[in-house]
Amino acid sequence: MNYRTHTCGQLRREHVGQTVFLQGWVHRVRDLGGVTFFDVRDRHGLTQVVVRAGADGASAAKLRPEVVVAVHGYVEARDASVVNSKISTGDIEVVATGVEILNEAKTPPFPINEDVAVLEETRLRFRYLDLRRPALQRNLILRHKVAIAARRYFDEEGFLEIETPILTRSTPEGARDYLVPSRVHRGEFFALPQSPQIFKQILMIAGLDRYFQICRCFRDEDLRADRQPEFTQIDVEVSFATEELIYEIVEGATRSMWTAAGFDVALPFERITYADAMRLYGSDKPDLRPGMPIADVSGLFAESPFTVFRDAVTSAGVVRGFVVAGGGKYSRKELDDLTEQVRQMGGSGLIWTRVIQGALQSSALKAAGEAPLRQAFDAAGGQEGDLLLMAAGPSDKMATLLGNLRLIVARKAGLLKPDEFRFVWVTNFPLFEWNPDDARWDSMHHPFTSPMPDDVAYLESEPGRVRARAYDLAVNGSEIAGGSIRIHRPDVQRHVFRLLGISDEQASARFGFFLEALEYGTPPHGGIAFGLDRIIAILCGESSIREVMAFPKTAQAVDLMSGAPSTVDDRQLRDLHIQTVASPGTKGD
RNA sequence: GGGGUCGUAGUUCAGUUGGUUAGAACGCUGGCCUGUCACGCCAGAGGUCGCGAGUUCGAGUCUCGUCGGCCCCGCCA
Repeated sequence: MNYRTHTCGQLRREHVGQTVFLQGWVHRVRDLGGVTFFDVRDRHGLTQVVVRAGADGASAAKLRPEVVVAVHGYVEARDASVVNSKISTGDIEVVATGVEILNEAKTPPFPINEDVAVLEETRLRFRYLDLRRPALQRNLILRHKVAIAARRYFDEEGFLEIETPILTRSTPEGARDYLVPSRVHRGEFFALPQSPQIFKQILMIAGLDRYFQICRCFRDEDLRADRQPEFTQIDVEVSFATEELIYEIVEGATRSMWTAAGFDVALPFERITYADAMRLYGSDKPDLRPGMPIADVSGLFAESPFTVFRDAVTSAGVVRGFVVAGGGKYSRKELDDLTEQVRQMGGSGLIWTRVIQGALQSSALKAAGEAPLRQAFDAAGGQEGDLLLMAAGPSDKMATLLGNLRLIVARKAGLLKPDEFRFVWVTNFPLFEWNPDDARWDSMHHPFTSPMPDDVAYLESEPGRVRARAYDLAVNGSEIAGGSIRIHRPDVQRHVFRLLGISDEQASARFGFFLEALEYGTPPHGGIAFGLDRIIAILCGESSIREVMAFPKTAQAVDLMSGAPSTVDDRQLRDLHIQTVASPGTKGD
């Protein structure tokens, strides 16, 4: 035998009597003197090995955690009194006839053989050891299963997986590009793709019909728990598509991924317009699990003696709030804490109102009077024992503020169950959003998004009124996919470029090849891209995508294991015609 | 770029108003132990309190700066 006969999670009672050869890492050693037990571990599980006096090979003394061993032996049934029901191989043990140390191991900087919390900095520096622990292995295994399920689904639906370039052309819109200097062309640069957007549209022009790709994308922006500089999308594009066709395809793909992770998904998904999502939930990726829609009660306070509310309404702002079921029992301290959080989010304050045994209590009872507060409480759907939380100010600001407060309260109340999935399509996004810094309109999605046919008339007169044929898929407050029906007519595309402040000359310079391609018979098409890292994090119950990536970077975009990024030889810089202006370790300006 | 938070033994943590030689558990090293499975028992080693200034008779503790991890805002078509 020169390779292992079984994995460490494989042996059962039925193997009793067989001669086996296992290899793996020493998990834990129990040296009783005359007999030594140890567990040998690989990613499949643990198997107990018994080393009795007289076994060949390494002495028990050399067995330490994380040493790599090869075990020759035979499978023996465990006596009923010593069965270990905690491990899958607990009915048996392997009696060693020989144990060979294949490789020594230093004492690890943190325990591999128990699930203890370790500083993330240490985990990232020794990522290979962290990855040896079951928690990350579970996540990566699930990631593999979900990715395979997605591939199988798209294959069965007639999609072709086609690779697109990593070395591409920089386009100034959107996120900052990662640049790669060209050695051959002095002073010129490739950009790493923020997404394969233009390439996949060109594949539609080419007649490939249905494309998908599990692809890496790169954006040089600041990091978050759910944002890394390189991340993975499941990129999809469909010719002759309508919104309904995309929804159908995406819902099927989503179900196949959730099923691979062991969850059921009911189809079709709910839908909400962007305007309603912002109004009712204060978010363009609403978490529908807790209910608690936000109500607008501005009309009740237009002439209120309570100046905070009245002033908000008369200056084109709003008074909005939501009901916390059973929140009437919140203590004064809890209410003060919530008010403080509202202030930290930039709100002027928080007004609470509750009804206890029919009596209305409110922090604005004297200032606003009981009648309008009672009307507001009823209008928001409050019942006996409930709590109404209200804030006043500009509409946009109140939407996001109350949206965030709603999630804080919902989390506090335990209403965000991690294994309850509420999918929702967010539709009817605006095509443009006003950019006050540059005093112009920007694409909300991207400049290739088609306007709604009914709104084309407003492209010139009221760009802010034009809705896009764009859609996002959200689940539990996370955006997990986003896409659109694209512009397939070159004249419309040029028109949109012009509205975005991109002249025909600039458009030709940057996107000339694409505009030209559009003129050679472009089918109507549309698509979407899933954020695979976020999906896996949700399915694993992890709050950061770092926990579902093998080698993530820190918030400062550094790989603590490899030390990237790093300085390079002068020779390399010379080849690339690059001169640096800041010395290593100093911050540029 | 801004705000918050954390940094003490290999790991997880404790450390009083600023006061003697900085502790615990686990891990590690040595010894004992023939049915353990978080084995047990005995003994031992292990610290630039992130780093640098400052205040003070005296700093893990207070101040300032700095480095790093994490979270958030900006940013992310």
